[in-house]
Order: sequence, then structure tokens, then C-alpha cells
Amino acid sequence: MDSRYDFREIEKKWRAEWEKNPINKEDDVKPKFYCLDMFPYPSGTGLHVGHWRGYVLSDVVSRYKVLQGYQVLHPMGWDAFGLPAENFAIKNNMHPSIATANNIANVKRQLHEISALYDWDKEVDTTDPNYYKWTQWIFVQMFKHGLAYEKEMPLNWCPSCKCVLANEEATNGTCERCGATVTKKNLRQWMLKITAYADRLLEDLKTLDWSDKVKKMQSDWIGKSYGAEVGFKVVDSDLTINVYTTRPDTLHGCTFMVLAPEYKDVAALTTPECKEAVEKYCFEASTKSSVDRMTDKEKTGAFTGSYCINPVNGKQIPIWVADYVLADYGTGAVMCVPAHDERDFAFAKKFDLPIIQVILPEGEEEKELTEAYTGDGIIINSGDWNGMKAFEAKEKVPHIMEEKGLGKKTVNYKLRDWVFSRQRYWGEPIPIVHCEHCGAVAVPEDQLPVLLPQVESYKPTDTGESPLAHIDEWVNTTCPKCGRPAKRETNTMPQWAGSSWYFLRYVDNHNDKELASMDRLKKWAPVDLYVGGIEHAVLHLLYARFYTKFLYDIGAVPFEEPFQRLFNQGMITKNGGKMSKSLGNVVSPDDLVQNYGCDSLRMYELFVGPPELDCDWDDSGIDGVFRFLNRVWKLVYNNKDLEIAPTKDMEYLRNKLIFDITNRLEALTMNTVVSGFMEYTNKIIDLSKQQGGVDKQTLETLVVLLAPFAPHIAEELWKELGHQESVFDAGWPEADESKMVQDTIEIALQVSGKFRDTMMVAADADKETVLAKAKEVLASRLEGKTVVKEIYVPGKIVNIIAK
RNA sequence: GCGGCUGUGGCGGAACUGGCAGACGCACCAGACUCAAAAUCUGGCGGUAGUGAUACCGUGUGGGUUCGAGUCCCACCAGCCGCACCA
Repeated sequence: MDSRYDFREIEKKWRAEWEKNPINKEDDVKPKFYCLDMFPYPSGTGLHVGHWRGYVLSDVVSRYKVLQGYQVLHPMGWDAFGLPAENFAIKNNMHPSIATANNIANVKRQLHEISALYDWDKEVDTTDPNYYKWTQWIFVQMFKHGLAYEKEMPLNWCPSCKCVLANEEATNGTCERCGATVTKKNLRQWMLKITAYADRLLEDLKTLDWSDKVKKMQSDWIGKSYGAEVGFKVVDSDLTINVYTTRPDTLHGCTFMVLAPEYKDVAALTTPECKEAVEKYCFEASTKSSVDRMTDKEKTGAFTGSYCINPVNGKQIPIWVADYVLADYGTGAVMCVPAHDERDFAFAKKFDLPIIQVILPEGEEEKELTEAYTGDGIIINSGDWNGMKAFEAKEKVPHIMEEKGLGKKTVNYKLRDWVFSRQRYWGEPIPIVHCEHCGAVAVPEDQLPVLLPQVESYKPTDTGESPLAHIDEWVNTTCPKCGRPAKRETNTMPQWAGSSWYFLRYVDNHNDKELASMDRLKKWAPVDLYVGGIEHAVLHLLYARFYTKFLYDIGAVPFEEPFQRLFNQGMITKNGGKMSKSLGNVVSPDDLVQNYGCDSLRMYELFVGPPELDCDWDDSGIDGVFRFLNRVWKLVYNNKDLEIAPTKDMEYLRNKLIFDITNRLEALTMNTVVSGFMEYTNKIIDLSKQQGGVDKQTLETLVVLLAPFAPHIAEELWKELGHQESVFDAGWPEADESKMVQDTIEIALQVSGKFRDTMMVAADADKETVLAKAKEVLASRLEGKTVVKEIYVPGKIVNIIAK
């Protein structure tokens, strides 16, 4: 090799070499480390520099772990079912599997250019029948355990994707995938009872090494609240209305009741005089879009003509219907305390209903309220509850109610069951057969997978019927239970199905007896570090946790939480916008690899900014990293044959380098790792000029530390330094802290808090000596003043307060 | 509306538990090398005043705590993100 840094030659050479002799092999003597990237959807656009950011980060950690002596599992695969492939197929009249295969080939080529440690033997593809066999198997287990069930109800329907959406996919009333406004449609759908796991999904968040942000997003989404259920008897009727409230302390202030328009007893509760108005109101509410219903703050409603009795004071209160009450949260009925709830206050003002204050802020007089008061205070106007502290009463009242048989303590969740079927072609068929006599029957496990049939038209319909429904020879089958004619379920699973458990399959991807063997799972899983974008915080990450907990419960996996540590890398934008084909602002890594090399791009991806924050892409900065690698090349190349003993100063730099790089790498503050490399390399070069060269140990340390980041150049320089084996066999160096102390240190000098000068002192100098020297240095500034106070922070600063 | 994050030169960003703000890099300027250019190397690079050493100002705004604040506390402003009538 010549003295020029020929990255093309070097990278080509080592990529080929590593493919022949992988640097990371399974070796059970070593501890394990499972480092996982969120697997990509193999899109036609390919990968952009934003994808690389996460992949490079996880690869750096993987290589670091190899150097530390771990056996590392760092796999890659394809989340390949889903709408884009299907839409592409419809447009180009080709089968989605072909488009998918093409895209996988292209993305795989790009991934090779990162030179990540991926072990391609472990590859998984969610559209492979050998894979989705187990996606279906899990569904069958859920069905058998009563966690998969059918239900007809109004669902979020995306008119553009032409399929139903899960609640998690329809936040803000828009489709998570395409942004279209979601409408409601009454359909029979398969549901997964994720709510059965609500409490565990919430509680176990505490055990995870995830960012507070994602944990909070999940716990808010699960939305646990504590309160009471209270029964209100309806006047002149056998009916009782149960309400859920988190503020039972305000019960005496309840002056009316509101039901959701969909509440089951609305018709029965409506008097003949009010019938017309209530029916009209309920009809209007049903046609209102879910967005309007969520965002219209202006209150509307209708009086049913009926009254019920407040159980704590016997007062009769009117029953209204209003669409600000949600049918599927709590009981669908709300006790209204206008004095202490903003929504109830607005409603009472609008319809002129009585407002009774029952909580008085401490130290205030009772006066007419201009807005609802929701804080703590003293209870008033509440019979024998008077004088209690409101927030204490909140805890006590449910027990009082329970003793009197008027209600009970209860909890509620915002989380809803998961709408699991989709009316599209390119997904896993739901392995269920509908039989007139036996109902819904699971396809026997030995008949899995239920293969996705070839179909002439993949086109979705507007009716909520799956394209599969038209393939009679596929739909018509026999009931596995009774053998009579039956029909297959024609809906497919959502794209989340395959991604909810893929991390389990990597550890044992060729297993045809089980989704993964217990031994392999125990060896590798759970994932030690999971790297991906934050956009899946309440989607994939919640679903995967749910799946894992279920599989744990049925004894299929030996742990409850799939991802111990989660790292969410920030998005890379271009000119402030998300990179997308339609905006034409996609920056492909391909040209950059061509012009600067993989190593430069890897380091630049990390250098652009703090990895957890979004950042805007700018090509020009890569020059700096490229120049740095050239400097390293030259430094090592020019000094490798010199016989120089390590000097004290160089030993200091070398050990500080190890110390800083290791700490920053552990903290995943990768941008500061790169700047640290530059800083120390500059210092080493300067020192080398002063002392006429660099010792070999320092060069070797630099090269080994650099290996996870710029593996090709490191491997090449390692060879140049005379080693036969790979740099990844070198072991990660440890800093010798005894070498990191200096004889003399620089102290900053302040006069009255203002920085004035610096001075060098012996590192072990005592306070008196330092202060005496400081006053000497600052003599001219202290002239004519009296010293009031002297402060010395050892090793850092002297501050002399003088007047 | 509620909750969270962020705010530092022309730009991306450093600054660990309060202790020399602007590390490192980009861009820019000057010099060396060169017939010339590129590459490379050397130096400069927050603002204002001054020939100058130097002085004063400076981390979104206003206040506070402290010998000392980018860092801690209070109030506010701006931007981004999440949730959004969850009783």
C-alpha cells in the first residue's frame, strides 16, 4: 500500500475479506450482546442518509462490543408486507412479491456499503411463508386464549387506504400512514385484547432503560386513571345509570348527568315530549366526523326529559345527551359537576343548569364562579363531608360509597383493544375458518401457514370487503372441526403483525418446529440495545411488548420485555423537511460513499449532531471528516517504522483519549466521540512534531479505538503496523488513570468574580502556596485594594474578592 | 388547552457534579508551497472601542440565588414534538 489514503481500494479489499472471514462469530465462551435495528420497509426509493444514521450507530456499538470480547448478534431483515408494495403492484400490474423482491435486493446492496456487521444467515422476511407461518401461529394462540375475538362496531376507516385502522394509527383523526381524514364505519372486525395487558404494559415501563419521552408517550396512551363507579337510580324507572368519575369528592356538586349519544339506554330514558329532539340530536352526532367531534369545543346537547337521583343527597337531577361524552370510555355516562370541571361548566352555562360549588380553595371566600375550579381545597355544601380536604376525600369517598353499596372503587384506561384485520391483499391471511355450525374456527396448527393465494385483482374495495373475498376456490373450504363446507376469513393482518415478534425469530430463523427454540432465546434474547426512530413509540413498540408478554404467558419465550435499552435517533431532514421521493429531497448515501468512502460517511453521520436530535443534512461537512481520516492515515503511515519510546506527555494524551472515547461511546454521544478523535489526533500530531515522532503504542491505540467507527481504514492501518490478525481481535484498551495526571496544572485567576489571568502551579501544591502565587500574579490588579475573601477550588480556580 | 423538548458566533455544534463560554468541524480571510490552480501546511476568525497591550459587552427576554450562572430557581417569549372533551 502506498502512502496515499486510497479509500476505494482499502474498503473494497476489507469488505471482501470480512465476507470470507467474518470478524464476529458465535462463541459461547463469550458473553452475548444483541444489538438490533428496527428493520426497514424495503421501499422502492431505497435508503437515504437518515436511515444510515441509526444503522451506523448500532453498528458502531456492535463492533465496540466485539472488541470488548462479546459475541454479538446484529441481524437485519425486512418488514415487507404493507400498502406501498401493494399500491405499486396495482399501478404497474405486477405481483407485490416481485416488487418487494426487487426492493429488497436494492436495499441489501446499500446495506452492504455501510459495511455493517449484519449476519445475513439470520435474515428474516415477514412475507416469507416460513416466517408468516409463525405470525399466524401466534394469532391462533391468541384466539385459543380468548385474546383474539370478532366484534362489530364503529371503526376508524381510512377512505384513501380503504381499510380500517387501529386507534394507534388514527390519532388526531387522520390516518397515520397517508394523512387522510378518518371516517367511521360499522364493520365486523378481528380485535386483539391488548387491554387485558394494560396494567402490565404500564407497570413494566419502569423496568426499561428507555427515554422518559417514549415511556411517557406509552403511559399516556395507556392512560390509567383511578376513580369510582357510582350508581344513579332513574326516577320512575327500574334503570340505574352507572358513571365513572375520578372526582368522587365532588359528588354533592353534581347537578346533572350527560350520556353519550350511543349510550345503550338513551331511547328508554327519553320521554315522549323529548323524543323528537333527542333522536335528531343523536342522528346528527352519528354523522359528525370524528375530527369535528374531537375538536368542537362548543357544547351541544339535548334533554331526555328524565331525571335520576344523586345517591349522596337524594336530589333529582336532569339527564341530558351530549356528544362530548365518549361512548367507549368509562361507562358512557358522566356525572356532571359544573363548578369543578371545565367541560361541565361550559355545558351548564350554555344550557343554564345549576352550578353548586363544593370545593373551596384554601383561604378563600365563597363567591360566584367565573370558571371551573379544578384544584384542591376544602369541601363545602356537602353534608357530613364538609371540612374534608378534597384530594384526601378523593381517596376516601370510594370506600365510603362501597360500604353503603352506592358504588365501588375502580380504574379506567384510555387504551382500547387493537383492531387487527385489514381489508387489503398484501398481508398475512388471518388463519380462521367460518363455519355455520361451529362459528369461527382456528386453522389447525399443522395446516399453517395459510398461504396468501395468487389473485388477479389486488384492488381494495370501498365496502370494507377484502380482495381475497372474490377468490372462491380459496374462500370455500371445509370446517376443520365438523368437516362441513365453510368459508375462510378473507381479511389480512396489519403490517404490525410481522414486526411485533421479528426480534424473536432472528435468534433461530431456520427453525420449522417453533417460532424460536427456548435455548436460542435464552442465549440471545432479550435485545440489549434497540435502535430506531421515535415514530413507533405507541405503535410497534407497544404492540411488540404486548406480543412478548403474551408469548411469555403461554411459555413460548422466557422474558416479558423484548427491548431492555431503547435508543431513538433523531430524524435527518433536508432543507427542514422530511426526506421523501415526492418532495424530491432524498439524499442518497451512494454518491457520498463513492466520493469520500464508507468510513468518512460513517463518521460524518455521527458527527452531524447529537444522535437523539433531528438535524438538517448538509453534504459540505463531510470534508472535515475526510481530512481527519487523511491526517490519521498520514500520522500512522509516517511514524509506524520509528523506534520511539512513549514519552510522559504522549502517555497522558493516549490514556486521556481512551478514557474520553470510551465514556462518550458508552453514553452514545457519538458526535462528541468524533470531535474527541479530531481533538486528540491534532494534539498527538502537534506533540509528535515537538518530540520528533510518535511511539507505536499510541498509534495502535488510536487505530483500535477508531475501528468501530471507520473499520476499513483501521483494519488497513493495523496491518501496516505489523499485525497479522484483525484489528477486531485486538481487544478494547483500558485507560490507566495513573497516567492521566500531570505534574503542573493551569489555574484560572479571578478578581471579584471576573476572569483575569491563568497560572501554572504544581498539581500537589497546597492552598497557601497557590493563593500566595495568585496574589503575586495579580499584584498590579490588587494594588490599593483590600482583600475581603479568598476562594480556591483545587485544580480549577482562584477567586480573590477585593475592594 | 395540557405535557415534554429545544433556544450558545455566518453555520453544525462543545462545555462531565455551577468554575477560563465558543472545543471540534464547515464556511470565510491571510500566508507558505506552485508558472498557476487543486490538494496540503501555517496563522486568523463572537461584538464594540483602540495603532496597541487592553477595556467593556456577550449563551432567547426579565428578575433572583451565589465569591462565581450557558448550567440552579421564578416569570415570560419563540420554535419543535406528543396528547387533545378520557369525566
